[in-house]
Amino acid sequence: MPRSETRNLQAFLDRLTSRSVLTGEEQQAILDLPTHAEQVDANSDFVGLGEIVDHVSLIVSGLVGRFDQNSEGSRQITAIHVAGDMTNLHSVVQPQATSALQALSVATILSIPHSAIRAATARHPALAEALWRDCMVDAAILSQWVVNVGRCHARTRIAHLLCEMATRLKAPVEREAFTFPFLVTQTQIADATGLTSVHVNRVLKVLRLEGLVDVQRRAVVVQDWDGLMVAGDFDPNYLQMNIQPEERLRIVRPI
Amino acid sequence: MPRSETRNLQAFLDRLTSRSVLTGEEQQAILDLPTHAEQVDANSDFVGLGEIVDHVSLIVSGLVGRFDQNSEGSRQITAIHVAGDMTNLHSVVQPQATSALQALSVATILSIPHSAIRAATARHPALAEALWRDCMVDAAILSQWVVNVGRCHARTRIAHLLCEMATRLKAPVEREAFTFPFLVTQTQIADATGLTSVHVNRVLKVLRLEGLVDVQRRAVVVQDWDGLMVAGDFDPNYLQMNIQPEERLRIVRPI
DNA sequence: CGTGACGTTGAAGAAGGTCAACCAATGTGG
DNA sequence: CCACATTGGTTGACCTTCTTCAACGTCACG
Repeated sequence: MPRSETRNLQAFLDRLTSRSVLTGEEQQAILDLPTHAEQVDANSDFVGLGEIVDHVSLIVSGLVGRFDQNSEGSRQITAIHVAGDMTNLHSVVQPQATSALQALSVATILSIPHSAIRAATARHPALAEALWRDCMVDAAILSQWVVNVGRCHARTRIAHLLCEMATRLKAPVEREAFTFPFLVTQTQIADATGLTSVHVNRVLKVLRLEGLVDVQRRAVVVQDWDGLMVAGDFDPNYLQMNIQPEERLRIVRPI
Repeated sequence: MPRSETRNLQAFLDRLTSRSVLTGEEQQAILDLPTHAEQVDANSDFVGLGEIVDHVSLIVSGLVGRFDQNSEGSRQITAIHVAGDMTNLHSVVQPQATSALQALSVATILSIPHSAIRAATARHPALAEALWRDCMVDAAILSQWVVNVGRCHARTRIAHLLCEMATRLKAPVEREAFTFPFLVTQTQIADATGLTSVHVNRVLKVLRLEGLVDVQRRAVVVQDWDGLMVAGDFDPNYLQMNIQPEERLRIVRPI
């Protein structure tokens, strides 16, 4: 396997070990997974609604959205995945896709066959546990998304989304000012927040004039992180991203 | 163990086997789980936000809501659980609660220690898989909830919620008219749909005048199921409730 | 240099929220 | 068995937020 792909699996492994305790052997089983790299164009579905898949997709670079829609055709993004995320880990236990997966910008993804994941989890139950746990973090994010869309005004929703993305993309967060790449259109922000692109545009203008954040074509310029967190009513706890080593979990055969 | 509690576990086992293939031995392991029954008053939290739990809660009767809230204190229900549901199965791999659990009406729940679940899954990996799969169905429901709240008008949201509940409560669905018990207040419907109780009241009146459904104190009277499904843009597929035996899954050590 | 995708802005209107009053059902203590 | 309190449902008037529609601007790229 080319070294670059091992590095990509390392990113995923780091994600797992940030929350779960794995032995060296178990970690190696992740790194040994067979992969197949693929380039996906912006706005192109790589998993269609209802499709039965036989592999999971690990994002190496770019952004991927999970799309649902109602019968009138209005689209709603129910999750945004970033590099290091397994976009459809749940497909291991539920191969029929309940949502479409689409690249928001050009993305590189690694396909990993279900069969390889299954073989690894059969040999190492702790891996199944770690994967299950990772799925539950996605569910916690989804739950927060419901609160955001259901109970917040446009300004809060958008600020919250930007805070979440800055955090998950591991932006160099500083209290003063910093920048992070976030290549999405205002229409995509609208689809994620349950708004119209017109209103997103107006709210982004407000956030800019307030001196909080400037969302540009190729990047987001955060001018006042603390202010943005307040505006977005953001508490990063639910992302479970900074778990201390002694708090990481393992319920299967404790070491 | 009293026979009644075995019956309750049977309801949960039926839920699992409706989607996953389990051997007789594995099924018996579920029925053998130790339980402890408990009565919970309406509007009382039995799991608080951030609390670390050491047991899961199986609903025997009543309704339970999963509550989140933003810092302004407005509440959002992110899930409604019915009899036979394990309200916090995810706590097995993630013991710290990211949402509070509250009974919407008087409820009876069975507590099952994590340790017992862990012992069962350690002996029977297929059980871990079945539980994981069950968690993913909850996630699919949550995803649909985002679409509902993010992209639908009040009338559609409420109709959708009523359709979902009728289906999950296994109401005797008929095209003509039928009734099912659904003891929630209009404020609780508002918390679930991201609306205010005043607006819920007005929309329920509209649905009643349209001859679709009459939401009363103790029950919901559906007058036109087909019409209600159209109004709610409801497609029951995502609930994964009628899976044919040959489509049920087992990836661990196929029988 | 034209074309298409995306961003920006204004005007008008609809959906839903807020506030406030009142009603109906249920439960409790005297 | 009644007075009263409490909870939840109902309605109206008014206001805010967001959508809709439509036009125009701007940037990147072949």
